[in-house]
Amino acid sequence: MESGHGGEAGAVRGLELLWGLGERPNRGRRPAFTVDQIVRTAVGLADAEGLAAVSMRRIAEALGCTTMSLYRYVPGKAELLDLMTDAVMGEVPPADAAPGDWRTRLELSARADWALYHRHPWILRLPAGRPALGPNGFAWYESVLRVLTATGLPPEALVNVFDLVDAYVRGAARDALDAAAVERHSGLTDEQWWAARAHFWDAVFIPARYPVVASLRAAGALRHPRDRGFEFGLRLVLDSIETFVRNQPRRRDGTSARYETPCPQCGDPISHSSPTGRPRTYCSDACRQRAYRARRPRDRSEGKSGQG
Amino acid sequence: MESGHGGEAGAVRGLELLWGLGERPNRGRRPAFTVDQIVRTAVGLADAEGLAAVSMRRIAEALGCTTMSLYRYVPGKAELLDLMTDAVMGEVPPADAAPGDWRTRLELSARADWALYHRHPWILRLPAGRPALGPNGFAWYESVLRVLTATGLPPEALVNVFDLVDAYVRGAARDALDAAAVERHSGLTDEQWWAARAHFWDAVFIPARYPVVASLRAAGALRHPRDRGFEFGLRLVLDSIETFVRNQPRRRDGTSARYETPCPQCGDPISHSSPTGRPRTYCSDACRQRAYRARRPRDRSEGKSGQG
DNA sequence: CAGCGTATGCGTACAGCATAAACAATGAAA
DNA sequence: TTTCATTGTTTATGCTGTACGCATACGCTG
Repeated sequence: MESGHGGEAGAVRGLELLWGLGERPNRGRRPAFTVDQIVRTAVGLADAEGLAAVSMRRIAEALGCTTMSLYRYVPGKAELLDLMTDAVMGEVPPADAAPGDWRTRLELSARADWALYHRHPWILRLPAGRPALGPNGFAWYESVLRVLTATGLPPEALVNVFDLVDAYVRGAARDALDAAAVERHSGLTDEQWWAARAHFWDAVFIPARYPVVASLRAAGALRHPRDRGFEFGLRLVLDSIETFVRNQPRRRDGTSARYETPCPQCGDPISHSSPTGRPRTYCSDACRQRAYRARRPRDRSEGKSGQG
Repeated sequence: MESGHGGEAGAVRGLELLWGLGERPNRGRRPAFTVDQIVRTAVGLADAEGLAAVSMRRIAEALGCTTMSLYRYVPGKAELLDLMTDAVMGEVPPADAAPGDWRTRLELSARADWALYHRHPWILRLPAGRPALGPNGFAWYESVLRVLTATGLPPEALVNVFDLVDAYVRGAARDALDAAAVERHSGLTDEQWWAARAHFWDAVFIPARYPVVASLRAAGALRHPRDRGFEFGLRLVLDSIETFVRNQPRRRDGTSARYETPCPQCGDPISHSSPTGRPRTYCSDACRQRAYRARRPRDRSEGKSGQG
């Protein structure tokens, strides 16, 4: 049941599915569906009726096949959940595609996550410890981290900042969504829910015993919309990060931390491409050509042709 | 399955159980267990083997009775989960029992929550939207809010601050615990896990495509202990709250917001008791006696005698 | 003490879940 | 056409929560 790879056997197969590395066999019966169809069906089911409604039977029923057919496409339910997660992660645009400074972009990214969790509340019900990161999840991770490199923070602080924002957004979204789910489930608004239990609360809820809660409730502060609370917290979190970045001591040499991979030819760091461009393999055209000339004479097929 | 009251029928019964309001019938067969025994057994099971191991059959087995016997004590599993949650909430000491200013106390409270979630990781797997707050959960809620009243913030901001801290701690704890769970489940450390998939990552993980993640991984920043990350985030969150409180404009009359219930006799607000004392019902002894005298002459049994 | 009423304890039963294993159907390659 | 890998289906196992009916124990009233 635990997501993130069941056991160890299906793990590699799960990763292959995530990254679309499984080569199609050209022998045998033609598959009636694609993995993508199954994943999309499951996502639709989860969106519409919640994670509890996502069972192999229901998915098969929606697709018009038997339950066990699905196991020809997916090792198990855990892997399917991983695929679902990565599929919806593709909906959120890269954080570094937006213009502006790092704070603006980070804020936009957090809001995009918040919106994603609202579109697909079931994501937050899945364990996310060491996620079976697929291409979409990985691209998201990279893009947010890339935005944060503009802060000039050293590696560990950078990761900490990421974790802080991520933890807050996930936590706040979970609280808000659970509240909304209960509301939808019971068919009662928050106010109605409290009212229906009023006779009970009157018995236990002695105002003198819970003075602060009582007065907050009287002031109407306990039923303010959740969105405002999120915006409040987000602003404070970003404020604290900005302050932290400002107070960060400059490095001795006056430069800030670099987050580039060394050029495979000369070893110099490769500068980031612009948001619109695509990442480079070498630091310069000179190095690219040098590498090309250095590999050409051998003429091995091992080289798999140069970077499209 | 959804926690927080199944449907509407068992809801009141569930609340009665939470608050211990069910009167025992003195007729009929004596119950072999108490609700508390069942709850404690379930908590032990959840702590030891995770939430998935908590089934009515397993609980009954551990108690030495049949499955269906449990349903004589508890309406269903959802209510049992609520009881479990409130039971462990009793472990965390009241936030306002500690000495120090509001920041010190809030920090202590957050750390206590963090520790609680580590002792009982299954709490974070349960929906917590509009929780079926029991006495312990309510006392916790009240105590934290009471600590926050020292900030002098108005009601809505106060609740927002609470939600911010709560969301962050829950989110961070969930991330850390999920990671630990996966580690325990697979029996591999984070490093081993990555190493086992190295041959796969080499195929998809082109450093030039994910330069930031690659360099962070090379710098070892992705496998730092989670506790440090929590401390980092907590400090920043508290910093931001402190700044927010400092920048809060003073009220016109120079006073800060009050969070007291009005005295039922004279209407004046009742001042908070000290952390060691217990909450008061009236604002002063004079009012208490006045209320007593005003009720005495009628001599109605309605009065249920004065507040023990 | 007898007997009644009530509350508890238990066995059975059912619908739903994930999935293992064996078998039938399909369709490209030999 | 034969071969055989691949997909689809059928059947079965062991879980889960819980509705129902009946046996059992126990306090209260006679």
